[in-house]
Parts: sequence; C-alpha cells; structure tokens
Amino acid sequence: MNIVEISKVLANQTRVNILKWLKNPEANFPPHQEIDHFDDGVCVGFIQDKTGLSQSTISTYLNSMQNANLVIPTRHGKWTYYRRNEEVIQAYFKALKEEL
Amino acid sequence: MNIVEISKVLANQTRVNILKWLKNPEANFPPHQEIDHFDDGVCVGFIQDKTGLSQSTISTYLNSMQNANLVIPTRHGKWTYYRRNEEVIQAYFKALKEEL
DNA sequence: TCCACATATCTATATTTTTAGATATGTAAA
DNA sequence: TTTACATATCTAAAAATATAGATATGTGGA
Repeated sequence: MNIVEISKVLANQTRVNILKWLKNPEANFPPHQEIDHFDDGVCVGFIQDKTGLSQSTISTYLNSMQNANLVIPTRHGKWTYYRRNEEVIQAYFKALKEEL
Repeated sequence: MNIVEISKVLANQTRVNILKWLKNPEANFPPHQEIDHFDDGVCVGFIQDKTGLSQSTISTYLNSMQNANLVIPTRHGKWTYYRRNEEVIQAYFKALKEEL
C-alpha cells in the first residue's frame, strides 16, 4: 500500500469526483446500451461526458487510477467499463489510519 | 474539509515522513536545548536535518502543511516548533471514509 | 475485408510543483 | 544597537503534472 502514490491520484478534483460517482453509478450515469446493470462499472464515454474534459485526458486519468489499483477495467465489446476497487480503497483508509 | 488540498500535501514522501515523525518525536528527534518535552512539536532545524533537504524547502513544506491545517506552529524564542493537528488529521480520515 | 466507433497512446504545450540560493525578518544575547 | 542565529519569503530553474489534438489499436457489424 503506497500512500504517496494513491494520494497523488486524490490530489485532483476530477479524479476524486470520478471515484465518488462510481460509488453510485445508477444515480450519476445514464443506463448503458447493451447492459442493464453497473456491475462492471461505467464506460469511459459516460465519465468523459460528465467531466467535460477531453477523451485523452480522461483516458489518462483512468489509467493512472488503474495503476494505483483504485479502479478495475473490464472490456465489454467496444467499451471499457471502470469500477472502484473497494478492497484497495479500504486498505488505503486503513493504512492511512495506522501509518499516518 | 478539502480532500484534494490535503491529498496534495500527502502526495509527497517527505511531507508524509514529517507527519509520521511528528507522531512520535521522542523516537525520531534529539531533545531540544531549552525545552525538555515535545508538547509543541519539533523545531524546523531538526526536521530539516532529518530530511536532508534545504532550509527553504522545508520551510515551504511546513508552510503548505500549515495552510492545510495539518500542523500547528508555536514560536519559542528563536525557534518555531511544529506539531501535528490531530483533530484535522482525524477529520480527514473521517471525510475520506464518508465521502470517497 | 472495410468501416465506424470506443478507447488508448503519442506528441506537444501550459501550468504546477519541487527545490535551492539569496535575502528578509524576528528574536535573544552581547 | 549590533550581532548571530532560526526561520520565512523571494526568485529562479528543473521536474512533474494537466490537458488536448492527432494518431493508433481493438472490436463488432456491414
């Protein structure tokens, strides 16, 4: 558990917002075309629309979040869905509380 | 409680180290000349020595940590002592757990 | 196979952060 | 009231991050 690496991800409001939104996809995103649930998370396009930033920026952000193990990608056909990695997020809270 | 602002402070290993060291000053710093306790924390010079970074850099770091309310400065004569602001640190943990 | 679409990666620029040297300020002691 | 010391602030350069346009890659359908 690398506190600094994860803190870097959280040091940006958009990335924090993405994590918050993914906590409750039903409330924050429209339904997907080919899937009627959010079990694997939300596709990149929806996240991009909600942030208003460019496609490449969001892809970069999601990549950095994935490198820190905060999100998990799943490919479904043309789309990549991202969901929170709750285990790592909880482990981060625990590490902060214990180490910091 | 601004998650992003505090995360920016924690997005640097030296600043995280300083917070960790200040948790247990007796174990991490030599005793002060004019005071025989760490109730108000540790003077800037000791922190600088332990990090190996320049005086201006450490002063800048401590200033950013103070702006985020993570540490509290106290002046004693020529020295400024810094200690952790446990209330804000705990509030940050709580905010992360609830909001993130 | 060719095309359209979703996403990832590459490239480049703007902004922010890191870092230290120089200088300023505040304090205590001579 | 000058001097020495501890710390803060200013200035500037290097490094990292943010951001987007262009291009590449992977996928499903015509």
